[in-house]
Amino acid sequence: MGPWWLLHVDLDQFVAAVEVLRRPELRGRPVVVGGDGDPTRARQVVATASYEARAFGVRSGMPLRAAFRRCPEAVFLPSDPPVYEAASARVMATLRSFPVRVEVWGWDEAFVGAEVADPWALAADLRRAVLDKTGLSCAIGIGDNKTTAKIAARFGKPGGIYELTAGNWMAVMGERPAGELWGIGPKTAAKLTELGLHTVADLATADADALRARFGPRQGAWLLVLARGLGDTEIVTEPWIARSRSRETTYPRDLTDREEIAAGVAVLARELGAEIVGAGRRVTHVAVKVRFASFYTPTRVMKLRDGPTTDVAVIERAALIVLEKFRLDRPVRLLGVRVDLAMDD
DNA sequence: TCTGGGGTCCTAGGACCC
DNA sequence: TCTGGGGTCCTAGGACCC
Ligand SMILES: Nc1ccn([C@H]2C[C@H](O)[C@@H](COP(=O)(O)OP(=O)(O)OP(=O)(O)O)O2)c(=O)n1
Ligand SMILES: [Mg+2]
Ligand SMILES: [Mg+2]
Repeated sequence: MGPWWLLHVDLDQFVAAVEVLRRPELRGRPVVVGGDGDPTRARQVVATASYEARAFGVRSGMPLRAAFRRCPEAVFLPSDPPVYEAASARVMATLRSFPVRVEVWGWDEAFVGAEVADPWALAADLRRAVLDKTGLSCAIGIGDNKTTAKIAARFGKPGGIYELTAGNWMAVMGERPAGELWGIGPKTAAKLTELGLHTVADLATADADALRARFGPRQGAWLLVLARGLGDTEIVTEPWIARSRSRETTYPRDLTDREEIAAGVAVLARELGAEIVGAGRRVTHVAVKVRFASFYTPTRVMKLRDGPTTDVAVIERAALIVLEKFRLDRPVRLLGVRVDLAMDD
């Protein structure tokens, strides 16, 4: 036994690695996964790129055509979520086969809590087991809370182990940009810069009142905690219950016809409805999202008046009623439907 | 090179009630 | 009467992450 440690496991180049598993001849080549895999078509982006492709500057979220320009010799593959889901489940099962607490956090990562004397030995064993059982490589961060463990895994990439705790937090992170912290994105980073706060150390020693004035009481306090390398230590092992489910489509060409738009929403609503019924969940709200060609993207939502439903027809009808709230006099590039789910069943 | 799809959580303002 | 707070529900949007 020993103290409690918090580890973060994050798979390397996850969806690209899963593709390489089923096509071993791709190993060592630049691989780009995204959209339908055709890098000449617009309105598609990179889900992930193998490290070989990243060497050419290809990144998640980049338009597929931009990736093609940067790396025409890459192998472009369509995204195949069910296969990634299955691979993810094998990884999580492997982690859970150890005498540890496991909190799944998305497709390709998990927090692991364990009371051990030697967290490095545990991390090495976990890494080895995941590789042996699934063929997938991962990095593991060793920390004293979720903040440190998560960032440690980043330093471990690819395929390594790194330890970040209160002992080395400031030495390692102090001079790095505050935007590298998990939860600080571009907008928050820009606001911090306006306050003259550039590094993690700047933020960690910032005036609490100034932060609260700029960010509000909650976020202001949280930013300080984050920059000091503090964070949650609780591992929730219970399976995650989804709060919502959504389906959206960017069309290859804009829709302009009202009937066509309504038909698109109906299709999405029915697909979603079928999945919900399959999952045995009840729907409380139905939301519709419309992205116009300008990229203006309003959302409208309706709480179901007659209470939670499992009726696909009710969901579809609600989506079409919500669609009425939009002025559809401009070209539409994306339609989406989201359902919020009852949390008490 | 114009900008995917699937999620979560937080905030703010108006309605409505006391 | 010309003036209050507070609480809760509801919707819209922002921000972030994988
Ligand atoms: N904008 C993004 C980011 C990620 N993903 C998907 C594809 C990734 O493979 C997976 C995991 O995300 P990570 O951030 O963990 O990235 P990778 O696992 O691909 O690479 P890394 O080795 O850096 O973790 O999530 C996505 O579809 N779109
Ligand atoms: Mg990963
Ligand atoms: Mg990840």
